[in-house]
Amino acid sequence: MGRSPCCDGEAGVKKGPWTTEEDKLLVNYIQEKGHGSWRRLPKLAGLNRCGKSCRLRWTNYLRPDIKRGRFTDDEEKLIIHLHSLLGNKWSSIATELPGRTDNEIKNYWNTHLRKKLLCMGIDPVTHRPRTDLSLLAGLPGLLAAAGNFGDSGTATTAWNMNALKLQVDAAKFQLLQGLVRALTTAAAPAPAPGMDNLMALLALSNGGQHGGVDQNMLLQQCQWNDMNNLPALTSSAPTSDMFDGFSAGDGLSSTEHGGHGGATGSNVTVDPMEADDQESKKNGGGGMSCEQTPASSPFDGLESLNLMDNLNTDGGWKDLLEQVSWLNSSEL
DNA sequence: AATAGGCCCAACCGCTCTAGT
DNA sequence: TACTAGAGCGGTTGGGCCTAT
Repeated sequence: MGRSPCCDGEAGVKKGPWTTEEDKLLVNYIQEKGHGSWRRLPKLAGLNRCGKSCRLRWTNYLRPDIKRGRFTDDEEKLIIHLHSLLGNKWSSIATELPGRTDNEIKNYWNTHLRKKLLCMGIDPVTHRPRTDLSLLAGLPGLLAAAGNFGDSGTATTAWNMNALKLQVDAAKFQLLQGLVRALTTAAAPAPAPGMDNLMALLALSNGGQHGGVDQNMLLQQCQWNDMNNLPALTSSAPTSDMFDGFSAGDGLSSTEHGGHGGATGSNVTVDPMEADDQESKKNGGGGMSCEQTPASSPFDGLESLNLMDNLNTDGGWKDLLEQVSWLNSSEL
């Protein structure tokens, strides 16, 4: 059961932008006597405003400890990280950024950071790589660009590299899903150029020599991940170790997290992808981490799947892209 | 110079939460 | 325990500003 707005029934209460005179009255009163009851404050301070409006004006604009000016890179990263943990809990996020108000952070998120993440291929709600199909089309270029990042002397920022990495991961996820769908409908695909990986997967799916991973297993894994909104793939450094320490869960490298990494000490849910990444690093980093999916995943035990290592190279994924495209175009 | 469209952000609205009775 | 007042939160809006045409 909600409450009626505090200003209801208060005829003649001023709304809209505050004047400097009103600001002075409010600041002088609060500095002298504190705000006490916001509802009674306007009358006591000589303001023709509702208490709620006064509170907002004070907390979002007039408070002396408010920091002005554009957000720094560190603040941006912190907001994104906290948002990945807390969601739209702007007031909670604001407590970690001294001098910034929840309203300011919310506005900045909606006008800047949200778009930035979208452009980077990150879903601003889930903080996971976007999985829309448009990413697929750009995969070869992304992989090529990722390859160029071996030159660490360029002006390319870690931020951009992380963005690229996420896009690559998202595209890989799409590829694997497409491949599994193709596998589950393909009777006997004819040979096509660069079919090594696909044929290996098919061999596996037919009861194969690599440990008996079958089509149903692959399909179950995709369905399981769909249900849990989890990409099947996590970090899988395509070419260079420049991505080491990268956490696909929130778009920031773990080194950039500084003291804010993870959900330590809070009651928020640990991002499973971040957990995956940490586990992956423990194991030497790189490579796909299907084996690190939670215990209920039907994909457990895939660590013996050499194919995954094969895919985890530039050429492997490029080949796979061609194969999936070929399968799709063949309408198998 | 005029204007249309987009962007940004302060402020508002409606709801939930919490403390007091 | 139920109810109410007040505070706080998140979503949305509207108007000023900027830029492109």
